[in-house]
Amino acid sequence: MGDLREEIREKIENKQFNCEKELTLSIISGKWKIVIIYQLGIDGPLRFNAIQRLFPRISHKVLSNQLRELEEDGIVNRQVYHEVVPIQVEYSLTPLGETLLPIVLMMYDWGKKRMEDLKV
Amino acid sequence: MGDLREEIREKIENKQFNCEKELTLSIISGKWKIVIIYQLGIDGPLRFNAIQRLFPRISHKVLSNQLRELEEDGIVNRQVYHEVVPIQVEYSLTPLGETLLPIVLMMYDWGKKRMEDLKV
DNA sequence: TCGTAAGGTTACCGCCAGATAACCACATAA
DNA sequence: TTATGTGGTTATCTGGCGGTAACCTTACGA
Repeated sequence: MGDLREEIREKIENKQFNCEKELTLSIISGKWKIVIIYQLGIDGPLRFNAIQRLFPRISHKVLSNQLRELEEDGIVNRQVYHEVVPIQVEYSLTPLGETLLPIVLMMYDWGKKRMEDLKV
Repeated sequence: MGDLREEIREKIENKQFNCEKELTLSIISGKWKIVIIYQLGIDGPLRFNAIQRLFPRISHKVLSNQLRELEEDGIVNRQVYHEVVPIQVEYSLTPLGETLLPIVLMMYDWGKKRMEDLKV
């Protein structure tokens, strides 16, 4: 069970999930995670500051946090380019992360349709 | 915009969502919402205590809360049977709620598969 | 040598979801 | 008259997420 946050691993071991769905939810829950997954899925690899420019309202610390958690859960890949100066870090979806994309896309479509219905 | 919680309505009006996906996420976020949606989708209408029996760890208050929020968001239908004694209340998915089911099912499948992969 | 850009970490603080537990009304059965 | 089963509400408390802001290292350019 390497590719999971401590927190989630504990929940699994202590059987604190009532259902497997909650594993999924706990991985994508987080104020910015699904938008990050979506952007990485659509735009491909993005650098830290590129993501921040896309979502100006996300704070530095929180973005850093969300990305680390996604990385720990095996959803996002973190590629560091030491040779470049200043150092560059590129984030992309792992193969596992890409399997999450259809869910995020469905959530996008659902939310979009619902939003339209509400505005009529 | 009747079928939405005050809280969510405000977020829409003040454009605090960065993307429509977040509307979806904010509707299904909540420790027990997706399992409730799932059970109502699979088992059909369920009474308050029936749900509680399915998930003994959910507290009375929280279940009541989650159901009310789902109702306010137009996902769950609340049917009261006054003629029966003691009073009976039946919860079921609304048509809108059923459109959410595919997403929940995908989350279920994803979580299940991920869980299996982890246990190998 | 000061500013700026890269990508972080750390400290502190406030708020709210969820946990816990007690309370309500109503009616039936023991 | 007490207990049990409906389906709730209310009060209080706490952990943790996210917000804000400061700090760090490396290196280029003015």
